[in-house]
Amino acid sequence: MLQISRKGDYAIRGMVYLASQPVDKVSLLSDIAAKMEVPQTFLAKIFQQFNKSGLVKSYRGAGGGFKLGRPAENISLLEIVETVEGPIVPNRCIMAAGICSRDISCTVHPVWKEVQKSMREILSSVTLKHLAGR
Amino acid sequence: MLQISRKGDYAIRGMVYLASQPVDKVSLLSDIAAKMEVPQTFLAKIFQQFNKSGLVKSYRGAGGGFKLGRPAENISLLEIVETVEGPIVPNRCIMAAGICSRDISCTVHPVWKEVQKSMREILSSVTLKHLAGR
DNA sequence: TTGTACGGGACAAAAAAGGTCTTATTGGAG
DNA sequence: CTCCAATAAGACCTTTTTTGTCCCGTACAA
Repeated sequence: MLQISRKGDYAIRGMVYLASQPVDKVSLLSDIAAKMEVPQTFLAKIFQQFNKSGLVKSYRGAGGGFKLGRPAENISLLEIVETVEGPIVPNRCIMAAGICSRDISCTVHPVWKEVQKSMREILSSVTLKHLAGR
Repeated sequence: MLQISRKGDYAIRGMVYLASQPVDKVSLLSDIAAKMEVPQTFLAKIFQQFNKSGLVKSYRGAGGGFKLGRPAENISLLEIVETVEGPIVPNRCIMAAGICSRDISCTVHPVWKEVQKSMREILSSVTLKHLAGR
């Protein structure tokens, strides 16, 4: 639908929350979920993914939780979105060579390429630092 | 997934086909579907929608078929996409006021607005005339 | 050693995507 | 005026994706 999923939206909310906390503070998932109005178990899955990719760092046991894996100014919206949604490819055609073999449709490829480029530029220019309302 | 659906892709293919035909030629749905590698019955649905919106003009009975409802240079990619996919809104938040009431997330709204604006600008600048390989 | 909190995997309901089928309805040609 | 060609409309269906939930395991701190 040319729209990010709830998962993507929740991911951003969670990361914005972390970015708006004091640096190095470890936040409880339950707190993040409650404050950002996100289903906790769903957010848990998202943050597991982020933990693996290094976007967040997790701590288990009492006093555990999550904090950003890097300084907020080094985490872009693009990275967050692409980590949960996969690469931004506005049309299947431009995903990889050979998928779309029809000559005629190739005239639209450059358009989708341009859309892709523009989106990536915008999203990569915005970091969590910009988004944290502090 | 931040990607147009097959429906949207098929819609574009069908319209590009019509645009690459001689002006005022009425094309058979079966021909369009075959040439553009699109399921015929699915394309039928799409073109019904286009007929209502005026993007194409349909003719029934023997010798019937479809042709563009307007000159190719007056039909933009944006119009085609939005007719089948609905308005381009990269995040639910920016669809309408009040849907997203959380203060914190509002910092990302302007970003999505910008993405939306950029996409619409690109897609509206491309017409079927540009896409018809003639 | 116990309680807290994340990790991981299986599972499942709901929604959307993708497509088919059947029955009109329309219009042209014989 | 009747038959055939072609779209219109709507019901229906299947598959995939989305949007979660649940349970058990594991790590860690007090």
